[in-house]
Amino acid sequence: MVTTPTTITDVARVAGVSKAAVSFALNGRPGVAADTRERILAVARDLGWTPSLRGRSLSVSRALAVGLVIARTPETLGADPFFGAFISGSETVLSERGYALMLQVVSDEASEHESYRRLAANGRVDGVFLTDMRVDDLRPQLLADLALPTVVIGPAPAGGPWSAVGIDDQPGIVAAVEHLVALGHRNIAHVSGPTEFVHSVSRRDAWAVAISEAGLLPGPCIAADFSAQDGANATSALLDLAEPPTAIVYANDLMAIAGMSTAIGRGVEVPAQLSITGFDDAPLSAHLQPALTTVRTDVVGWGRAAAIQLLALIDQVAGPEIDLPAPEFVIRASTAPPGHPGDPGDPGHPGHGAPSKERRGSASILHRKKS
Amino acid sequence: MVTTPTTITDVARVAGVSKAAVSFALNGRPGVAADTRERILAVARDLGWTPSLRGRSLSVSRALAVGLVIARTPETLGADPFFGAFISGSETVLSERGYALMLQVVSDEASEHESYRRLAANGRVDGVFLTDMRVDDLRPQLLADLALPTVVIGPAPAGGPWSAVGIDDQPGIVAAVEHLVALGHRNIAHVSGPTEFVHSVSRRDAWAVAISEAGLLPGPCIAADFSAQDGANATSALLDLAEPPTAIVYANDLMAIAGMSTAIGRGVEVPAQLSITGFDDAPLSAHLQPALTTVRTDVVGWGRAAAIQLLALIDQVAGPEIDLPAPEFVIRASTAPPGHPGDPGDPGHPGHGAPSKERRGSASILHRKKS
DNA sequence: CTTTGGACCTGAACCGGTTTATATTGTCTG
DNA sequence: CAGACAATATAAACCGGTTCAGGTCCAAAG
Repeated sequence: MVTTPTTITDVARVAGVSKAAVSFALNGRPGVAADTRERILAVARDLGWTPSLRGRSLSVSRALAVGLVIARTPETLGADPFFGAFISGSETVLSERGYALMLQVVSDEASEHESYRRLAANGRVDGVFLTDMRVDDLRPQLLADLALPTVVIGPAPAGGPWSAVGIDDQPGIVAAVEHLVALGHRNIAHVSGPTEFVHSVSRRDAWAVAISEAGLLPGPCIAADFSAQDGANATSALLDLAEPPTAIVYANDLMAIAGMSTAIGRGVEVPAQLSITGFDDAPLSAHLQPALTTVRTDVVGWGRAAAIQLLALIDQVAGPEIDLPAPEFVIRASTAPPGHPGDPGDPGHPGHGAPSKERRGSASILHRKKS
Repeated sequence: MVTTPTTITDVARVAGVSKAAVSFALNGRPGVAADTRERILAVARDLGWTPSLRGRSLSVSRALAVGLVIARTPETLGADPFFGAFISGSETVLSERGYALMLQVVSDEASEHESYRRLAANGRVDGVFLTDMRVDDLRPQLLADLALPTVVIGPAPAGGPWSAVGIDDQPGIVAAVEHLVALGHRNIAHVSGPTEFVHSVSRRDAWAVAISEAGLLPGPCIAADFSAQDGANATSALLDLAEPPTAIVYANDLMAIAGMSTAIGRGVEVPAQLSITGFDDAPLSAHLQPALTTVRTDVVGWGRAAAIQLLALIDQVAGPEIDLPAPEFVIRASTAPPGHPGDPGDPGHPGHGAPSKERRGSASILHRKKS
């Protein structure tokens, strides 16, 4: 018995009414008596009928789907915990409203634009998310030209009425710097992401400002590409300096972890001789040796908020003001007071890069803005 | 100037032909003279017309999209390099054929089934990928009932004419075990994934068989859940044994890395006292201290192959036989001959968990089946 | 010169819904 | 009791394509 697809006509015939009545009944519109509505819905249920999205989307001129185009290589995509969480979050909202997510992964910027054009021309989506914003990004304008509702994930770009929903990542970086300063560090370096990305610049600026506000001079800053390889390279470069930093603030966890390993590989003890902070709180970060002090953002909630915003934009409704929780700064074991190499300091530490359980146990979590 | 959507009727009017002629011309069907075709296409180009997918998909009863439903928590999703790579690979094939990928992320198995039902009922997709196969998985049957073409990612499940495309992961595990045996290990443990997944079982079996074939007795085996936390726990349990293993084969990199950190945190030197192998070759794995010996599979190519297979299935065409490259076993620095704790062995190693550059430099890569 | 056949093209039906304009009720008012 | 009106239901148009059953026209065959 092959399942013949049931259509609205079948339901109408069985219920003894017109197609229009079925449509009205289903969509809760007036013009159909209560008992008739009941009967129609009962028939629909019996027949297991769900309105075809194809027919529906043609007549309402809606795709009932939104798009997310990611311009990343498979490696950077796989290493970044962001997208999985973001998609999970947005899905909860989208599926509830009958929307679906179209995902496109492209390699370069040109095919990204092409991707958007196609999505728009085909009418495959009613709106899109825009991630990885670059400074002087051309995509908002492109999407405005294509008349495709867009929600920017991150800080709103200047020069336009763009809709954006973002978690301000600066407080997280500021907290990291303040934490390091409080521990006694005076030479705090930064390994940033590519300066073409606004979130790279934002984090770098937060680092610089926080250091200045502490009355210190900014340490060295190296732009990397968020990859493990580049994080390792940047770390080597920093440690090769005449006056190597005693602490490094990384723009993401992946680089921080690679950097930490590089340092350890060079015989630099972490955190005894070098403190390290990351950003993202990757699933692995809590389970490293030493566990990584980092910044955690509620990406799932972020995805949820972005989806709500996008659907509101599509419906031409004023979106609700959504308050996203500020990033949490999570203190673990990769940060400690600076120690001079060969210093007898750091007693109770059984040498040799294997911190005692006491140290690990002492890691605490500081919830910012959460009580 | 708002872009009024151009329709096939506009093109027909301007070109002075019927809608049918435009459709024929566009789809390269016979029944339209060469010069007429040219003229129609020229008009279409001038007007910037792309056929609407909504109209098209309604009339051809095709969604021109395929689905991927992932039942994972945001954390496990973010930590797994698989999906990013798989999606990248499949996208290259799909977009070329005008198909798009609908992604759904759900939390539990029940909503996963619900998800498939909805995709099918709505006619949103023409076929789906099925990942994370479980033993006695109910989904193939469900999808068969829904008449939704399906390609299983991984080994074909028994009891049905299911279409599957998978990379056999056993050779990778076997290579790992053989490598460890060759190094002199006699007590080789395994930390597997949940035994409900076929790939967990497959890797566990490969481990057991390879050990038996080496004439050894299988070491202890602990089932974990692929997460860092569980990897760490399992490792602690193994190291607490009366006769702790000298080597551990992990079912994925995430657990291996967490396990390695746990060992180091307990003062167990890796690889001097404990050898470790992973599976996946996560972007981070090459940049750890020590760098992780692991198994790499061409997931991007896998995604490409799966997409080709699925499109063939949808078109009711015999899919081409696709040969996927066997997994590569990548030897890095986390494996070494077993050393007895307190043994004077392993000279040239400057103690204390900081292997020399020489050791790291000696890591080599073994390409299986690649010359 | 008529018939046949093929190449080219068109009108109309169709996919499965939504929506508008209209018809058919029954009830209430004057 | 006629007329107005609201409530309910329906027929038909429409969204933007594809496709099939003809219809023209012209050249070749009989």
